[in-house]
Amino acid sequence: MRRSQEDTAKTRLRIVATAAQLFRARGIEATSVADVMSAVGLTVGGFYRHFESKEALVAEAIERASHEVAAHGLDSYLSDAHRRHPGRGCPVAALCSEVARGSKTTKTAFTGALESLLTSVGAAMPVSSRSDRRQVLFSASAAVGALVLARATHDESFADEILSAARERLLEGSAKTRAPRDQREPQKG
Amino acid sequence: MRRSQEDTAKTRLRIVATAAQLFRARGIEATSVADVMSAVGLTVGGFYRHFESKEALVAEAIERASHEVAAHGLDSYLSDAHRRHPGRGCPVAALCSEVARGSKTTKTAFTGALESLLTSVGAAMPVSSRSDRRQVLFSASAAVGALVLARATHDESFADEILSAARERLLEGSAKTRAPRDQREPQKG
DNA sequence: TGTACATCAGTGAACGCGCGTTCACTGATGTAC
DNA sequence: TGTACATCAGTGAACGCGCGTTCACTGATGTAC
Repeated sequence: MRRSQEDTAKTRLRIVATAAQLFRARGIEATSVADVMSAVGLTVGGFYRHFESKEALVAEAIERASHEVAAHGLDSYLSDAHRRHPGRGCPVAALCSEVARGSKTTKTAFTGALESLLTSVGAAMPVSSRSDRRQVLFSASAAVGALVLARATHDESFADEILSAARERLLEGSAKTRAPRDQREPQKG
Repeated sequence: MRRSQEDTAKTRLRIVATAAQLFRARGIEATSVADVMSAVGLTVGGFYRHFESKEALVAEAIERASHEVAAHGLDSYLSDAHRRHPGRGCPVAALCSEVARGSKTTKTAFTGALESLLTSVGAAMPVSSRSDRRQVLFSASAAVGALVLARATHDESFADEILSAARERLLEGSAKTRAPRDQREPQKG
């Protein structure tokens, strides 16, 4: 039965938010449209009243995930909590190797998320190197690489070692150049 | 019809080698058992004479890929050729975010490939820091991160920028401490 | 403000398709004598 | 060395299943008068 315009808009937002979580937690291919809709509390058929295709949802979900997690520091990025909860974390780290095989639309959305990540990483860096684009690119590569490798191993202490090595190289020394209580809140939901 | 033991062993090797390529090029989930078998020139049914399941093949294919590409330098790792040809390149970079959601068997094989990558990265580093495990872990994270991000963007010049920034930080300076003509051959097949 | 009707969000079943795996079968290989 | 037969690599069709998408239908919402 038909819903009010307000309800319709809310449903659409819930679909995107749910998809943003499930795609990051389980992967895009491994999450079906039916999975998303039943997590929202609806049936599959209704999905196509809101989106043209699964691919269209993927692009929006990546954008949404990117905005959700923007502007956290590298310390929370390289935390154990972030490693354990990809569904609430960085979409770049969660989807990177899967996106490499995705459609152009997906890759474009991913590139937007990557640019947003670069901005966050730049903002978290000491003022002296913040405008050094090559340094920002390198730090982001190292942070994403460390998180992804830590998640892909079954060995917890190995994962710890990887993240801790990245924290050491990317944070130590730079912490002192930041304002005293510039500590960011931990990864949000 | 039955084949000789020699032929049987050869077929098995061809299945693993073909899978190792296809999994890296297209992803594990996106490559079906039928895809692998028809690339080998056989039909699906025969697959189960050689392997218990697709999962068993995944583990062997990751190991095989890892041995194939071992001992290349960071310069070839961060090359444009490596970015363009994941099917012949590092399995760690090709499969990292997909493996994070895989079975324990898959993660164990992946961790083996990661350890092999660490050995290669260590060997390619200046003698002074070769035994610094945290430095090796960090360099490997940065190299994998840079390659994976370069592959996931649709923007060629952005990809170049990412790889070039990583080459600058990981290779420059260290090049002089290596033997003069220590240039490694490019990524092999 | 009240009525008549077109719109469309959501349902639930169906579509064609490809997946991993199984199975009866074929016939060359390898082995027991 | 030669024969009889069990083994098993590979075929090709089938299995149940879940996928993305479509569709006829329902009934509350929104609009035209």
